[in-house]
Order: sequence, then C-alpha cells, then structure tokens
Amino acid sequence: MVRVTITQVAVHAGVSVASASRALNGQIASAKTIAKVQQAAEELGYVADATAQSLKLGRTNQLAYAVADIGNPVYVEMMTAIERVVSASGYRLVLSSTGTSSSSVDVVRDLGRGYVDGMILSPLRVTDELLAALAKTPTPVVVLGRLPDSAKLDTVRADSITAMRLLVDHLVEEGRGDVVFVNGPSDTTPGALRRDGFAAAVAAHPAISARSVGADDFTIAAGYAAALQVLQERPRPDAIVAANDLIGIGSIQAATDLGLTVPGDIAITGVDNTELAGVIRPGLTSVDLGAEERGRVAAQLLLARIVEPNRPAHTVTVAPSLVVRGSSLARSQDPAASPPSHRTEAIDFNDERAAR
Amino acid sequence: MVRVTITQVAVHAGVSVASASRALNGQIASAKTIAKVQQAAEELGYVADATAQSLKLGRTNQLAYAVADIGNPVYVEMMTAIERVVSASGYRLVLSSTGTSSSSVDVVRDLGRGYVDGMILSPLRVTDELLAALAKTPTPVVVLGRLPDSAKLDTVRADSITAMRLLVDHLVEEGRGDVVFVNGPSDTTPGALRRDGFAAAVAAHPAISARSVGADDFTIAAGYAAALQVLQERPRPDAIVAANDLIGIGSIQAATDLGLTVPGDIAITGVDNTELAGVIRPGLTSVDLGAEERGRVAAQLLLARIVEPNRPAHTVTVAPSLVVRGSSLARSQDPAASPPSHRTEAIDFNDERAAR
DNA sequence: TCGAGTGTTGTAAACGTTTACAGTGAATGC
DNA sequence: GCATTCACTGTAAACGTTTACAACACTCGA
Repeated sequence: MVRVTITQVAVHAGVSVASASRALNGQIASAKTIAKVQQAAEELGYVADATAQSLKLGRTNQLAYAVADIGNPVYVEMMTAIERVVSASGYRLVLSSTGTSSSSVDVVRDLGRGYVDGMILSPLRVTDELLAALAKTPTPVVVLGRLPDSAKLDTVRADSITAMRLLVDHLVEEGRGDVVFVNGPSDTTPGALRRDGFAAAVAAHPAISARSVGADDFTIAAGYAAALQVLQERPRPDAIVAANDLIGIGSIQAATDLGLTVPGDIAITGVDNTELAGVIRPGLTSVDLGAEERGRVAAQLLLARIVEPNRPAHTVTVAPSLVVRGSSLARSQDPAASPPSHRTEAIDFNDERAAR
Repeated sequence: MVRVTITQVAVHAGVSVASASRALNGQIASAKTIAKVQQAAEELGYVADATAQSLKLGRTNQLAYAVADIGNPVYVEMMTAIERVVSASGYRLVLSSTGTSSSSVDVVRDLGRGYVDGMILSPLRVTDELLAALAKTPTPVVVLGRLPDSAKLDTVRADSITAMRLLVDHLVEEGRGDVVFVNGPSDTTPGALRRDGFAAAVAAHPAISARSVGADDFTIAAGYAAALQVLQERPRPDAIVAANDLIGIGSIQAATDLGLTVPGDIAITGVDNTELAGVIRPGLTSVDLGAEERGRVAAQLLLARIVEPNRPAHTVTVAPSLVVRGSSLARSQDPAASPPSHRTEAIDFNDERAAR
C-alpha cells in the first residue's frame, strides 16, 4: 500500500487540489464538491500526511517530556499525568531521555530543530550552560524543578520545606524527640532541598534533638546500610526521617532485622508516597510531593504558553500532603490495631499553608 | 529568535542553497565552500528544520510505543528498554496511549498519517478490526502479545505456559499438593493465557488437586478479597498461585489477617516479578516474564524491519524465569532463616526449555 | 589547440500540504 | 440588459529541505 496524496484525491473527484483541501478541512466549498471529495478520499483511503501538514502549518502537534531517568516511579507518575493532558488537547507526547545519549543541554539545543511545539523538562542539575540554552531556545519550555529567579520561565516545583515540616511536626506530635534524617546523596537537587527542608523544620522545634546522615543512594539497599548504623548508635534515636520511600523501606527492614519494632521502638517516615509505602508492613508514613499534580500543571502551563507565547512566566508550587500510615504512630498506640492497608483510607493532611 | 533557514546561510556564505546543503551534510564540496558554509551556519545559529527534512527524506526518525495503560510497571519496564534501543539508533520515541482517547484501532489507522517510521503495539485485546487495520497499514508494526498465525507480523510474546509450569513444578517440589489459581479477569489476554497455562501445568501433575477462582481485577484489593474467601474454605489449600504480583500481595495480606503464616500454612506465588515482590515480607516468589527483554527485542525487530521491509515475519518468545523468595518455601524450612531480601540473591531458574 | 575527463557548483524540481489571489459563473438589483 | 455582488473554484506560491541534472572551469593528454 503506497501513499495516496491529496492530488490523487483531487483528480479522482474531478476537482483541483485546493478544492479538495478545502472540502476536507471544512473550509468554504459547495455541498456537491464536499460530497465528491469525501467519497473520493474514502475510496482511495486518503489520510493527510502529518509531516507535510506540519511543514506548511508550522506546528507539529507534538510536545516533549525530557527527563533523566524514565522508569523512576515519580517521573512515571508525572508522565502519566502529562500524557493525559497533552493527548486530550490533541498533541502527541515524545519522550526525550536525557540520561542515555544526550544531556539536558543537548536536548534543549535540539529543540531548535522544531520537532516539537514545546517541552517539559525535568533537569538533573541546573547549570549555567543549561540556563543559557533555555534562554536562547525559540520553543516554549516548562521546567519541573528549581530555577534561579533570573530565568524567566514557567516553572513547577514541589515544596520541600513544607514537606519536611509536615513530617517533623507529625513526629513531634506523636511524641518523638530524637530524629535522624537519612538523606540520599546531597549533591543532587532533591537531596539538597530535602536536607535544607529538614534543617528548617527541626529549627522550629528547639526542644528536639536532630541530626542528618547520608546514604550512598536513594535505594533500599543504601537506606538499609545507613539505617543499620544509625540504629546501633547509643542513645538510639526514636525516629528516622528518610529522604525517600526506598530509603524508608530499607530503614524499616534494618530495624526489623535488629529486632526493633516499628513504630514501637522507632518511628520511620518516607517521601514520595509511592505504591511501595502502602504495601510494606507496617505501612510507611510518607509525604506526597504531588507528582501527578506537578505533571498536570506543567502540561497546562505549556499549553497556555503555546496559545499565548508572550504571557508572563508563571511559577507554581504544588502543596505536599502527609499520608500517615502505621510506621509513625505514637508508641502508646497498638500497631496491630491498624487495619489492612489496602482498605485503609490513609489520613491525608493536605497542607493549605503551602505557597500557591 | 526566529527561524534561520538554509537559504539565509547560503547567501551569507555566498553560495547556492544546494552547495550549502551539501557542505553541511558532508556531501561532495570543496574545502573552501565547506569552511564558508560552516562559518555562516555557526554565525547565524542555523539548525536544520526537522519537519522539512522529514518531508523531503520520507522518514521522521520517530518510532511510537502504543500501550493501553502507561503507568503499569510492566509496561514501564518495556518502555524503558525500548527507549534505550530506539534512542541509541537515533530515533525519538513517541508515546501513544491507547487508553485515553483512542483505541488500538484508531492508533493503527493514524499510522497512515506517517508521523512515525514504525510502531510497537501492545494491544489490550486483539479484535478482527484491529487485525484488519494492521494488515492495511503501510508502516511497520511490531506487536507485543499474542496474534493469530495468519497475521504475518513481527511479534514478541511471553511464554505463559512455561511460566505457569515453572511455578507449579516449584510448588510440587516444595511439597504442596492442593493449589488454587487466583486469576484476574479471564476475558483479558493475560488472564486467559495464564489460566490456560495453569491448567496445562497441573495436568502434568495428576497427583495434586487444583482449581481456579477469579478476582475482579489485577489489584491488591481484589486479590485480598478473593484470597480471603479461598482461605476460609475447607479443606484449606496449601498453595495459592496468583495471576500477578498484586493479587499475590493481596493474598499474603489476607493470609496474614487470617492468622495464617506464609509459607508455613500457605505458599503464595506471583507473576511479573515487580519491585513489590522483593519489598514485601515474606518475599513473594514470582515468575519474571522478561518485560525488559521483550521490550528490547521488539525494538530490535522494528529497527530491522525498517532497514529491510520485506524480510519474513519473526515471532520471538521470551523465556520466563522463576525467582524464588520466602513465600513459597517448603514448610519444613524456617522462614526466619531467609535473609533480608535486599541482600538476597534470589534464586533464578532461568528456563532453557522455552522456545527461542 | 582541442577533446575528454574531473571536480565543483548552480538551477530547479520535488516531497505533500495549505492558502492568497484571481477568476468563473450565476443570481440579484437597478 | 447590464453591472454588481456572491459563492465557489482553480492556479500557483509557499513552507525548508535534498538532490537530479546541467553547466562550468580546470587539468591533462594527444
């Protein structure tokens, strides 16, 4: 089956290509012409070539989502939300992995080739080079993450400060007073932000004692190793705030292997509220950074900018919400009392204080 | 910043557009011309327009991955593998969700618009309409899943028969004799295949007793509900084979809530070997259907077909592998003896018997 | 000195659309 | 009956590339 062009449709219908195009696109044309052309298109199985249309119309109906590590559940959640918005608006979504071959900078430079009408970028780290490339690109870009204010770009960010404060406040309310933050690598953007957020949160509670340690990675194994060490120090802390759910799960396993009960001997919390947090026993209390909402908002910002290229840059901060499960309840409570988690409606403290 | 075309580069360099194009694409040209053109391109910040090139060259350098429910971990794993292969070959990957707006059939029809050079399709269910659309489309398609032999298409499939036999054989070896298969909806393709696989597997063991029940969905909650019922029947079975990991996890939770020990009172296995299987306690024995490999192979088949459109259709069946964790060990063994799973090198029975 | 050969360049067509513009015929107003 | 409008249609240009083909200049051998 070879390509059938609008020219063939036109001759088959006995009209000019212009009339054929108009008839097919609902432009002005006589009823008779429309009928003839539509029948001819039908008979020949005509479908308009997307590339030719793109060239002529100056838009591709494609948007890109560029992220370092697709496969990371948080990014997948964002992607799913983005895909929903994007496809509902008639755009296709192309995936640009910045991890494999090309860096964020290359990806942004490549935007100049015009293969998409816009991009949502979730950069690993923000370099001057990247900022320069972003400033120069003619294609709209929405950035997921933190950017210097000088960059006049649409941005969607999580609120790590509030997120960590939700966790620390919760632990204090549950009677904990000696908290250790188990971070991932702090030279990454999330690592740095969560560490700072934790520091700010504990500063608001002068009565408690707190410190930070670093795991080698944002993984279960690294969290296990770090927690194993933390839990063997004396005096033993009564709470671990893990920088993400994987580290939190590793910490729970370390505690269990040491014969400690969670939350009896030690309270443990995570960040990201992944599916894992609900599956493990006890359920892992976790703060949800709103990945789904961030993805959705980013997509909406991008669509809005495409419609109106010169609107002022928006920065949206998505409010985190605390999801309390068994791993952080007060010692006094009976952990066995917590019902099976798949039926549990986890308590959700949606925080209204977060910046809008 | 507006678009700079090759024409502008040409005048700036004082040559014709043809020479400019040749100089930039490494075609035949004098050293002097190449230098002039490259400098002009540099100065003007020229980048070739992808759409115009696509139109002229008749290829888009894009491949599509169409799947019902992106967000499902199994599909994400495939997607990651596909992305790796595809981007290494210089293609972009576009994501076509068949769930949201359009059906598989629409997606395949849309291929005629030529916005990609090929597609990897993972259809929800295979209808005659879909087969007809596939037969008609001019664009190469590789199908992930089962297809009638009459469809002369490249196909990559999992081996459910062998997968279920690995599980049943394993349970029998571990001394189980009364096995219940907790399926998801059996009107789905995986549901039907796994049910048939289970039936075939138990047929090879006349000594054991076996039956099937259906959960409402492939979810933890549905698995919990179904298992709760199964486990309260008398005589109680000594093993549950769940149709996927989520149902398996729900089953473990149901057993725990009923005061049963796993694997002491009941052995439980899953399918897919998701991350969850390693996180839950006890670890869930699961058979890995090779999602990563299926994705990779599908991408390779697609690339090969693009290079050689008339090669005969290939069907590749990927061998499953059994990953044994604590949930299915023999009663005699001490479940507490199983080491913390993140350190566990799970035993992996890669099955050589599976078709290649 | 001329012809053939070689290496480079320019002209123009082509990819498949959309659309500005001019042109056609019929209907209408005077 | 003629001019004006109107609704529609066709011609051709344009989007930004690549490339077939012809043209050119130059070298070399006879």
